[in-house]
Amino acid sequence: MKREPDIHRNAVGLIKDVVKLVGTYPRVPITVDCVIFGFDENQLKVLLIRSDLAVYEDKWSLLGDFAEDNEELDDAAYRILKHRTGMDDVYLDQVRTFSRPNRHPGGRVITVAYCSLLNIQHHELKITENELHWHSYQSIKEMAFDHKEIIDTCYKWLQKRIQEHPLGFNLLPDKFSLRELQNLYEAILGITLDRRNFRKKFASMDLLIDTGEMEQDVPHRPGKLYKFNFEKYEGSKRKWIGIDF
Amino acid sequence: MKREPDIHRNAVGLIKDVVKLVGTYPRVPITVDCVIFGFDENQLKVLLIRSDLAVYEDKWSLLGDFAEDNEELDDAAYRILKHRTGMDDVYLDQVRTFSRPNRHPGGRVITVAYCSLLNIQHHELKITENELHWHSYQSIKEMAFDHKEIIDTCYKWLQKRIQEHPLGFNLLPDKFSLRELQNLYEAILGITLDRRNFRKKFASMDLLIDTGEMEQDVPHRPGKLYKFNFEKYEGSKRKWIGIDF
DNA sequence: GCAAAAGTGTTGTCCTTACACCCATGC
DNA sequence: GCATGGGTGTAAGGACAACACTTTTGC
Repeated sequence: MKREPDIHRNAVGLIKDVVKLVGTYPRVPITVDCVIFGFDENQLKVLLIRSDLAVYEDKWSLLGDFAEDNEELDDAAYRILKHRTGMDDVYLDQVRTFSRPNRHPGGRVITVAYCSLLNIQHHELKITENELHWHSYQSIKEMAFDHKEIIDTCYKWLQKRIQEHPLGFNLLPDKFSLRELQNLYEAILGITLDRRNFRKKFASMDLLIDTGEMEQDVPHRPGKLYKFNFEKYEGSKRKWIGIDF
Repeated sequence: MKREPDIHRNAVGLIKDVVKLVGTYPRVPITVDCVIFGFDENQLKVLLIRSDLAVYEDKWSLLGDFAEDNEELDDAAYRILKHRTGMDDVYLDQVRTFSRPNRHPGGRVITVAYCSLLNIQHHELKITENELHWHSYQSIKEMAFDHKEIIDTCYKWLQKRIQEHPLGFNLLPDKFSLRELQNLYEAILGITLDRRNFRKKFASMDLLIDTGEMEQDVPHRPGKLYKFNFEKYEGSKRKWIGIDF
């Protein structure tokens, strides 16, 4: 840290009044933006609202808010989720901080992006404010602020993360068929997968519980419904070692 | 965003004065902390200084500084590196933002952690200020602020990252032996690797250039010296697909 | 009975692992 | 000549990729 002339130091040159020290730092407004992914109609969806800024009229925006005084940013992200979706048991992870000086038209604002995954069926949107809506990720073009860049960063993060961690189940109902699971992976990774190899892969992991139930009301042979065995997974997290780039 | 009563809105309810809007946000001091890793004596090292706060007398601290007005945080991190090490061509990546309300004794300060890798031989430390020193990562215990947590987060990030990206070369001299490279991986991953398999792995990648030079002044058969082929790697970045958790 | 998706096994290839001996240099 | 680490090959096992047919249901 630079020496500030008005900061008192003790005999060995150490700063005693840390509150005063911090008072000399520039202060910046901090916001949290949540990229909330859902999965429906075999498409990856993102929850967006209309921007309420005139400069971004008709543009879509992430769900965000400023961080309150003394609020941890994780808590702010949960608060935003709770406020917008009514849910508080949602998967959430910090992804990255965006700080380009002119990213906000109202002056310098730093934002911390969080990625959240939620099951669209599990909650009813209260579409009372700002046209809260699910958008297909693929269809999202221009957005307010640098939110397109933020969404793209979170999407790449999700693509990588879903291959190494069992996140995807947060986007599906509690009970799901292998076909739904495969559709999810195919939609997020943007590839097609061999059905037999996909099923073998999950069978060999032995982390799916056969519920004994079957799909209902499908116009073809119904598939089995599974649950993800979170307990077993927690006990057996794999330590992956393998140089590969 | 919440409606602030003193923010002017236009006929359709959109906010016109965004500068005024941003003025209503709480403001927080932001710092950048750099976890600077080096590799020497077959150990992973971290560059630390003595804290200059009296409350942390005799504790070690990361290299950090507050972000200037309108300074992008990446730039702040490069500025800190340049100021402390004199180098400006250093590998640097944002890792995570830390925002626990009481993480700084002087009041609320949010910090963004950056991880940096540099070749210890390539620069001379100007140990004029605050006892700037390299510390073995393994020996680091208690630190000022939440800096131990930050270092541990960056270390885990590095362990993962080094397996998927050719970062490690930033910690080595331009020309290095396969033994040095293997020592680096073993030190960072905390495991031992089979020498033949390690060499075969890198041979099959075909990303090392044989310089034709050999080690000098070693008390055993000298090894070949290699350079990493950054050009070739840039053109062939692997797209990894494989569900595995 | 037909459309549509569920469910299932085998084979070849590639990657990873385990493992032992000779070679070049400094002292 | 001896100590130290450099340099190399092979065989077995495991994971992944490619591929086709039968089964069950709704209509």
